[in-house]
Amino acid sequence: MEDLHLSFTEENYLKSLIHLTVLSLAKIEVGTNELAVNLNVKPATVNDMLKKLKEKKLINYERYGKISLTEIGRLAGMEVLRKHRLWETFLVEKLDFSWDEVHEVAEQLEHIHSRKLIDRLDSLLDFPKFDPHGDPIPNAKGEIEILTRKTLNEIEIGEKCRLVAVKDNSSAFLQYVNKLGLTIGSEIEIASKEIYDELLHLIIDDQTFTVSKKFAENLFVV
Amino acid sequence: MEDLHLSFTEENYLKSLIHLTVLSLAKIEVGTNELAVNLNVKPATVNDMLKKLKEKKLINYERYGKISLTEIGRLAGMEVLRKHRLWETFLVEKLDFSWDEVHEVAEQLEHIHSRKLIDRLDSLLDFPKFDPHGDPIPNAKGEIEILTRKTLNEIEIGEKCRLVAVKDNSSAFLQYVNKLGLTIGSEIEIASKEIYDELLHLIIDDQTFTVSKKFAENLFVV
DNA sequence: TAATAAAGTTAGATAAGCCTAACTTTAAAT
DNA sequence: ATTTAAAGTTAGGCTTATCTAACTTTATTA
Repeated sequence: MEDLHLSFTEENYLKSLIHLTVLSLAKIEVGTNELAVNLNVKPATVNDMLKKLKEKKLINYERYGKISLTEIGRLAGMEVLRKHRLWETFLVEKLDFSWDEVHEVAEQLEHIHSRKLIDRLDSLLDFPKFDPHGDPIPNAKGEIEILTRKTLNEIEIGEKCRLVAVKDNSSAFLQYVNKLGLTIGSEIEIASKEIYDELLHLIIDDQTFTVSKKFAENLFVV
Repeated sequence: MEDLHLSFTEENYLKSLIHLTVLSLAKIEVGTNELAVNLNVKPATVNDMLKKLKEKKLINYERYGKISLTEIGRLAGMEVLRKHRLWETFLVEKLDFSWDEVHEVAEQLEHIHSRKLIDRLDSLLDFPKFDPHGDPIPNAKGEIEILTRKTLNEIEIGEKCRLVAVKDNSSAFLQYVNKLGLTIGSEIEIASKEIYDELLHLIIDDQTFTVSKKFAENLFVV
C-alpha cells in the first residue's frame, strides 16, 4: 500500500476524486467533465490520465463509463487528504498562520513523500481530529469520520446553531468570515430571511449581520 | 528578488551551482560536465538548461565558456540551500529524525514556495546558525558564514581536534559516523597514521578506532 | 422515436526535461 | 606545433501533462 510512486499530478487526480466521491456523500461515481472542472484542466486531458490511473489499478473506469476509486486509489487519495489537513493544522498551530493563508502552501506540502514525516507531524500536533477549517483529518489507516452537517442556509428562522466547518477554503471567503467575527465554534442565530433575494439576517454575539445565500451555503453548522 | 517562479529542476541547478562555486571556496566557475555529474544528468541535458538559465539571467554563460551564478541566481540558490538546511534542522529538532534520515526529505521540502513559511520555520527553530550536519544556514538575505575548516586527514599525528561538520550527507556515511560514537562537537585525537594504506588510528572517548583516508576526508574539524 | 444537446473520446501539437549519437571546439601532451 | 584527449554542443527522439479541434456515444426532449 505504501511505495506506489505517484506523481504530483496523479495525486491531485486522486484527491479530486476523494472530494467528488467519498466526501460528497451519496455519490460514488463521477464523470470526465466534472472531474475536469474540479481539476481545472480540459476533459481531453482527464481522459488521457484516466487510462493511466486505470492501468495502475487506482480507479474503476470503462470507455464512456463513470469513474470511481478502487480501494488502492481510495487509500492513496486519503493519504494525500490526510497530509493536506495535517499540514494546514501544523501551519496554524505551530507557525501562527491564519486559516485563510494555509491552503496554497498545504497544496504543495501534501505531495511530500515520507510516511515517517507525516506520522511524526501527526504526533507533534497531538493527533488532531479536525483541521483549522473544521474538516475531519483521516487517520493513518485512511479512515475518516464523516459527519452529517447542515449548511447555514438550511437552518430555520429562530433556530440557533454552531459553526463547525467551512466548505470554501479560499482566502477571499475565509477573510469575509473573519470580518463577521466568526470562528469554528461560534454560535449563530437565524434572525430572519428575505424571500425576495434570499438574504439571511444573522445574530452573532448580539450583533446583527446580513449575508447572502451563497455565503450561508459555505458554512457548515450543527 | 522574490516571485521569480522557478521550477523544481531550475532550483536544483542553482543549488548545485551554489555547492560547486560559492561553497567550494576558491572556485567561482564550473563546466558543463562537472555540473552534469553533480546533477546526475547528461551533459547534453545541462547544455539545454544553461540556455534557459542564462535567458532568465540566473547564470553567466557563453558557448564553450564557463558557468557562474549572477547575483539573482546566487540569491535564488542560497534560498534553496537555506530552505534545505532549515528543514533538516526542523526534522531533527522537532520531529526527532536522526541526522542520517533527513537529507532525502529535505530535498523535497526545499522546493516548497512560501517566504512566510520559511521565515516562520526559522523563528520556530530559534534562528539556528548550523544544521544537523554542522553546515552553516544562510540567513534571510542569502548571507552565509563560510568558515575555513580542515578535514580530519589534514590533522597531524598527536593533535586533537573537534568535529564541526560532515561533508558527505548520505545516510550510509552518517550511520558509519554514528557507529564510532561521533557527533558534532566530539573530540578526536590522531593517534597515528599508516603510510602504506593511509589508514588513520583515532582516539575518541578513550577508545581507539581505525578509519580510511576516504572516511577522514569527509569529516570537517577545527 | 428522431433530433438535438451534453458528455466523452481521439488525433495531432506543444513545452519541459531528459536521453543517445554524432559532431565541434578547446586543452593537453608529445 | 601537431595530434589526441577532454569538454562542450547539436540534432533528433522519448515521456508526461497539457492543449485545441474534430468526432462519437449517450442522454434528453420535443
